[in-house]
Amino acid sequence: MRKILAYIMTIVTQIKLATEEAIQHLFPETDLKSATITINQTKPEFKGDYTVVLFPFVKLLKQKPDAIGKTLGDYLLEKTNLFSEYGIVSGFLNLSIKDEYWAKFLVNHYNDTQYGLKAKEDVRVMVEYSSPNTNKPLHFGHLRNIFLGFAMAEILKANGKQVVKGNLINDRGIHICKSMVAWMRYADGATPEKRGIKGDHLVGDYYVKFNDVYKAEIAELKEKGIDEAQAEKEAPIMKEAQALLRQWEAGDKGVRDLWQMMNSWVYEGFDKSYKRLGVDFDKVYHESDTYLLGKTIVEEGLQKGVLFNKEDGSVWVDLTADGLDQKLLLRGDGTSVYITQDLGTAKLKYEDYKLDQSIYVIADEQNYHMQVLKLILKKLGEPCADGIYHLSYGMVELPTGRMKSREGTVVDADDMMDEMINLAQQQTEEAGKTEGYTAEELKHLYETIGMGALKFYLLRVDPKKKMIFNPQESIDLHGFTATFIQYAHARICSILRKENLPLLPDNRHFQSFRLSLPIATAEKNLVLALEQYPFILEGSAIEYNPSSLCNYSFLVAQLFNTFYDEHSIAKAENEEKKQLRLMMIVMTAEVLRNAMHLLGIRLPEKM
RNA sequence: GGCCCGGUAGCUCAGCUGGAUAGAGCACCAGCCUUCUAAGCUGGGGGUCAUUGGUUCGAAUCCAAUCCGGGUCACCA
Repeated sequence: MRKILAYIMTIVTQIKLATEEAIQHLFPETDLKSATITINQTKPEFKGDYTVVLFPFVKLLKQKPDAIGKTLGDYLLEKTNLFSEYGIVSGFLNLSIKDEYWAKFLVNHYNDTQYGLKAKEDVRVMVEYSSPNTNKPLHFGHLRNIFLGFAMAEILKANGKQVVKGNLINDRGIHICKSMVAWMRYADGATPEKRGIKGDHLVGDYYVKFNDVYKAEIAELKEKGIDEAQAEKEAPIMKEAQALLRQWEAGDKGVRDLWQMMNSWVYEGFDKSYKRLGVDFDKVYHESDTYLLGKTIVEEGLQKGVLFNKEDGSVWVDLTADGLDQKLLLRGDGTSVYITQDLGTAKLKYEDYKLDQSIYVIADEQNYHMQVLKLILKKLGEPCADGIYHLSYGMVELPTGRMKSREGTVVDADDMMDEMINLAQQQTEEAGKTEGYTAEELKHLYETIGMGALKFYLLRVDPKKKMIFNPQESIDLHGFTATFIQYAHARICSILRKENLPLLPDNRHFQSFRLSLPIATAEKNLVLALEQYPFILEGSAIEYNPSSLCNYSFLVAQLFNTFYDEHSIAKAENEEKKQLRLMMIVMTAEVLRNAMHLLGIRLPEKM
């Protein structure tokens, strides 16, 4: 309990409260809102750790900023035990935190595996991510989705939420029928085993084949003088696919069997990819099970008068009052459209798990769709509506534009993983760092480095921004990368090994520690950053933004590297400094492991 | 055209609930390995924060307009 309280009281919060209290005490007649108090980290060119901005008080207190600063600084120094000194530079009160505070902070938290984590609360959240179609293998764009979803789920867990990782597989529809047609026409009974490739790739190959043939057939029809739109409708292979879809909907045994077989190939392939990606799901929904849902909701909506019929019997909702359009919910023949099943699935999820929140990780091309979905559910009075949150992310594009699986201009996810792992191997060998490992350990190391780099690359950018990936330029392993963070971690582990200490040494090792010497700048910068971790972790959950953990972890690794370069740990000036620094690096490694773990990135002990 | 999102160094991006001289990485230049892992560290050059106006003691950050780029507005999913 004590520890949890300590987390909440970050140093910034303490300064804020102390300042508020001080102002109220010094100027009892003023009406101060705590929101006007701004605490920043002091700029490196000035002395101090944290800074109170004085300008907001000027009008309120009718005094010059520097005068307020002096009164405030004197008071804070005298009445609290936090500060060693203060300085005032043109409207900014720069406070120096006592070294004892940082020492105590380290002693309390250096080996705390729960540092930054929040107590469990009864808030249930589903994060739906990945949600692939079963007609083609995963590509680079899916990877952004998958990493984001996984990371977001883990971050929410760390913030105390009960999280269900969900996957809604789009296993039915015209797209899979296209692969099926092409397979029937051209595969000659090919299976993943016979062809020696992953099932998702096999099925994807026939999807591409379909489109090649389709194009050729359209060209042929056009030569016969049929116009393009007509040719697109009449191409035999397309008609076959549509016929197949009708047979599927009618429950035709043969079609269903083929469908089942090809989907099972895809699932085997996906499972291999997911496993390699290190992601998992607690609940998998299939659209073949859920696509008929939602009709009852629509019926109820009609009865309530929220929805209306058109002459042909189709059902619509009018969203023009909300600045949107009219939207079709059921076709004239009574069949559902995309959004109908989403209405049903939203309700299903809600009822399955009593969700407080339902997060959809979906690309930003569906912003409108998700807005409409939430609005309709709200109009229908469905309780699941309020919890819906669209975690929208920008699409991954190539320098030549969007990836198109129909045209085969996609960067395949499995290939990308192979390439990254190869790159890790190549660079490790070039650096001559392969000594002292078994072949098995090396393989594992290359995977840790390669997959780490890939994940970090896709997670380090603000989700809502689109990204352009140039396949010609391989993903870097220097600078702002997972490798950089992994390297800092490996260095720390190396030091601990040489000191015969475990990764998380217990308090016995530091019992004699007493602070008597001042904490150096490079030391303090690192400790200051470590103290901010709970705040960063909380922020990444509130903002639904894993990239803040990337930025933060990189900063910590950078501060560690500077510190490491400047101060020896093994050969510290004396035992006190050695113990202080050991606690610092133990905590640094633990915070980095914790943060990276939430992103699905492993940190090796040696590299 | 309506609605939504983006525009910060040559490139990729932080910073955006307003605070000090706008920061990283890559690339480029110059240094640093008899000392805990040089996948590292230190320093340097490089900016009209798209433009214009407004609010404010103070604007990359908030507001408005404009320009550029993207998305979307299907009885597709």
